[in-house]
Amino acid sequence: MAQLTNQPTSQVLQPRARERRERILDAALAVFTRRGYREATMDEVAEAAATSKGGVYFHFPGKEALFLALLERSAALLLQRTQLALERTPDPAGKLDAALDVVLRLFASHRDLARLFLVEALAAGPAIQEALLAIRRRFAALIASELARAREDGLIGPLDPQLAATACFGAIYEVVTQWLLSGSPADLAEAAPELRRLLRRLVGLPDRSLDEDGTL
Amino acid sequence: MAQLTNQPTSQVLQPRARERRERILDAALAVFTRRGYREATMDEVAEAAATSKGGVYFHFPGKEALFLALLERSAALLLQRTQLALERTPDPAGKLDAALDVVLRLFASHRDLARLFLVEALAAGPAIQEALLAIRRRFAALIASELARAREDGLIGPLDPQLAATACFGAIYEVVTQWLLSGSPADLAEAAPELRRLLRRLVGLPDRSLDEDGTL
Amino acid sequence: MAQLTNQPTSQVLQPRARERRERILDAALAVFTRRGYREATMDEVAEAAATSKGGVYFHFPGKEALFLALLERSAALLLQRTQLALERTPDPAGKLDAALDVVLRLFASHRDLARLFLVEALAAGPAIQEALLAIRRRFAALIASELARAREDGLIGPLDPQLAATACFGAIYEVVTQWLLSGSPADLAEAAPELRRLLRRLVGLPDRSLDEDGTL
Amino acid sequence: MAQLTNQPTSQVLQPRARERRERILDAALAVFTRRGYREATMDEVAEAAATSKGGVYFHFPGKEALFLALLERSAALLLQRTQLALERTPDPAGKLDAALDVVLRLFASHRDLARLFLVEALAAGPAIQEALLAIRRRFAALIASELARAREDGLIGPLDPQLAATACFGAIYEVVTQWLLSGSPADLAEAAPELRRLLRRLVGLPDRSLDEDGTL
DNA sequence: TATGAATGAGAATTCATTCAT
DNA sequence: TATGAATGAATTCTCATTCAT
Repeated sequence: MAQLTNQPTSQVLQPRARERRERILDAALAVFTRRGYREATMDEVAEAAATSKGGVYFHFPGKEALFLALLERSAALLLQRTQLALERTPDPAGKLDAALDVVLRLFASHRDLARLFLVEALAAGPAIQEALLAIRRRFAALIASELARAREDGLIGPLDPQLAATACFGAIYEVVTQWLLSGSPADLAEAAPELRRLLRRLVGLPDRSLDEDGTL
Repeated sequence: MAQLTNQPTSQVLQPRARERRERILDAALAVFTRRGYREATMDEVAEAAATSKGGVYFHFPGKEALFLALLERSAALLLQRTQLALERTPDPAGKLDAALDVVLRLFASHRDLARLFLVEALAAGPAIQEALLAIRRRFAALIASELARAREDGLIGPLDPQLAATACFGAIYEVVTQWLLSGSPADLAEAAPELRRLLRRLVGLPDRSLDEDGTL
Repeated sequence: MAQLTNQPTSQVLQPRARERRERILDAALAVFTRRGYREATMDEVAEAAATSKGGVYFHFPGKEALFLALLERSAALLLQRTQLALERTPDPAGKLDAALDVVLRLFASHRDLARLFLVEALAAGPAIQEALLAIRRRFAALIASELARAREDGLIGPLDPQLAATACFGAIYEVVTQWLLSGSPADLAEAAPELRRLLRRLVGLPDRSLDEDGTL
Repeated sequence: MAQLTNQPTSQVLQPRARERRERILDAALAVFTRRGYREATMDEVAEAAATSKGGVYFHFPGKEALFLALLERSAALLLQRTQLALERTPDPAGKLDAALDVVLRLFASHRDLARLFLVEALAAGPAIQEALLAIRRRFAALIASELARAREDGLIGPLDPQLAATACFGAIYEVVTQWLLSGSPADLAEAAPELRRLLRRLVGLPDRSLDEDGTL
C-alpha cells in the first residue's frame, strides 16, 4: 500500500539519479499539462528537464511509463491527503465535507495536476486508462466506505454506497473540469459551499444549520 | 427534426454528394469508435466509406473537422431527444427523471458512441475540447433551466441552478464512464433507479413514493 | 508568324467561349504571378476566373499548357511593341534606345507580366523553359539583326551581334529583376538614362551628346 | 578558407555528425541538380546520402532549409574565389576580366551547379528567392566597389557603379543561362573574349590592345 | 459547354525509440 | 549514467486530372 512511487528498477538509485528522476517527472507534468499527452514529445520533456532524450529513457522505459509514473505520484498525493483529512475529522457527518475540501483545495492550487487527472489521462491509451480507473475507484472506495459506515451508524438512510460515491466524485469532477476548461467559476473555492450542500443532500445528510467554517 | 445533419459548407451539395457525405460520416463514426481518434487514420475512414482519401478531404477539410462534424451531429441527436423528452413530460417533478432516462438509454444502446464522446474526445485537441465543452454546457443549461423553473414553481428549495445542473451532469457522466471503462454495472439500466433517487435528492425533489415505471 | 495566340482546338470558338478563354488567361496571369507556377493551383485559377475547374480544363488541356498560352500571349505583346518601335524609329542609332524604352516601359507598367517572364517561367518545367528560351531568342534576334545592320552601315565597330544582343538583354533583364524583387530603384524609369548609356557603350555606339527626350 | 561550410545550428556537432552533415549536403546537391528543386524528394536525398529520412531532418529542419544551406555553401565558394581573384590581380584595369574569368570557369566546370542556382532556384519559393537575390546583390556589390575605385583612380569615366555592376552581372548571367539552356555556345569559354570586350566597353575601360592571355 | 465531385499517387514531416560513444 | 545522433514507420494533406451529369 505504501509502494506508490514506482522505481523503474529494483536497484537503489544514487541520490543524484533520484533527484534527476524527480526533475524529469516535474518537467513531464508541465509538458503533458501544456500540450496534452499525445502532442507532448519526449524531446520537450527532455528539454524541460534540462537533460537529454537518452536521459529520460534511462529513467523511464517509455512515454507511457513516464505518464503512468506521474499519475501514480499525483494519485498518491491526493489519496494521502484525503485519507489524512478523513482521519483527522472525528465527526462522521463532517467527513464528506472534509474530503471535498481537500480535493477542491488541491485542484485549485495545482491546476496542472487537475488537468492531467481529469482531462488528459482518460484518452491517453488503454494502459493509462486502466491505471486512472483504478485510482478513481480507489478514491471512490474511500468515500464509499465512509458512506457505508455513516449508514451503519444510522446517520444517513439506505443507499448504494458505491454508486453514491461515484456520483459524488462525478459531480466534483464536472465542476472542477468546467472550472479548468472554461474558467468558471473564476475561483474554484466559490463553488465549494453550494457544492457541499448539494453533495450532503445527495448522500442524505441533513444541511448543516450552523456552518462555522465556511471557508474552503 | 430539422437541424440534425449539419452542413459545414454553405454550398448546396448534389444529392449524390450529400449521400456520400453521410456515408463518410457513418464510416468515420465506425472507425473512430473502433480505433480512437488518434489511432484512426484518414485512410481507414476513406476505405470504410468506400471512397478515396481525396473524397474525404473534399467533404471535410481535415481529420479534426471530420471529428467535429461527427460530434455535432451526435450532440444534436442527444440534445434533441432530451429536449423532446422534457417537453413530453408534463409533470415538472418528472422532468429530471425523463432526461436521465433518455441519456442513459441512448448511451446504453450506443456504447461505442458514448466511449467516443465521453472518453476519446477529451484528448483530441483543443478545438475539439472546446466544442465538447460547449456541448456539455448546452446540456447542463437544459437541466439548469428546468431546475430554475422548478424553483420558481416552489417545487424545490433555493439552489444555484447552474451548479446543481453541472453536478447532476457530472454524476451521470461519471456513472456512465465507469460503466464504459470498467463494465460495472454490467447493464447501465441497473443503475438508473438508484441514480435517479440520488439526483432527486441532490436537487431537493422529494422521493417518488410510488414509482410505477421503475424500468429504464 | 501571326499565329501567336494559340487556339486549343482548330474549331472556331463562340464569342462567349473566346471571352471566357481570355478571362481564364487573365486570371491565370494574376494567380501565377502571385503564387508562382508551382504553388499556383488550378483551383485558384478557376476561382479567379469565376469559373469551375472543369471549365478551365475545357479551354486548356492542363496547367502547363495554360502557362504556355499565357507566355505566348505576353510574348506576342512584347515582340509586337518592340518591332513596331524599331520600325517607327528611322534613325539607326536610336533603335537600341527605342527598344530599351519599350521594354522598360512595358515591364514597369506590367509588373506581374515581368515577374512571369523573368522569374517564374525559368523554373516551371522543361517544356516551358523551352518555350521561354525561344521567346528570349526571338527577342535577342530582333536586337541582333539591328546590330548587324548598324555594323554594316558602319555605325558601330566589329562585334558578335548575337552575343552582344544576349548581353544587352541580360543587362536589362537583371536591372528589371532587381527592381522586381528588391524594389530598387523604386521607379524603373529612373534607371533608364544611365542604362541606355551603358548599353550604347556596350554595343559601341557613341554617347548621345544632346539627349532631347530623356524621358522614358 | 575560413567560413565555407556554414553551420546553421549553433551547437557543436560531433565529428561523425559533421561528416554526415557534409555527406547530406553533397547528396542533396547531386539530387537537386539531377531532379530540380521541386521534383527532388527528401527520400531521394536520404537515400543518396546513405542515411535515413530522419537523419536528414535531424540536420536540416526541412527541404527548404536544406536547399538554402546548399545555396549558401556554393555562393560562399563563388564569392570567395572571385574575391581572391580580385585581390590577386594587381592591375586595376584587369580586375573585371579576372572576375569574369573566375565566374565563367567555375560555371563551365560545374554545369549542374550553375543550372541549379541560376535556373532552378528561382522557382523554389520566396525564402529561397530572397536568399538568391541577396547573393546576386553581394556579387554585384563586389563588382561595384571595384568600379567605384577604378573611377576614383580615373581609370574610367563617370558612371553609376551599382547600375553598371548590375548590368555586367546581368550580361554574364544571360550568356551563361543561354549556354545552360540552349547549349550555345557549346563551350562557354568561347564566349569569354568577346564578352570581356563588351563588358570593358560597358564600363568604359579601353580595349586591351595586346591581349597576351586570351584563353579563358 | 460547364460543373461539382471524385480520384489517387505522392509529398513532407513527425517522433518514439534505439544505440554508439 | 548520460548524450547526441540516427532510424524509419506512419500520417496527414495536396492537387493535377478525370468524369458523370
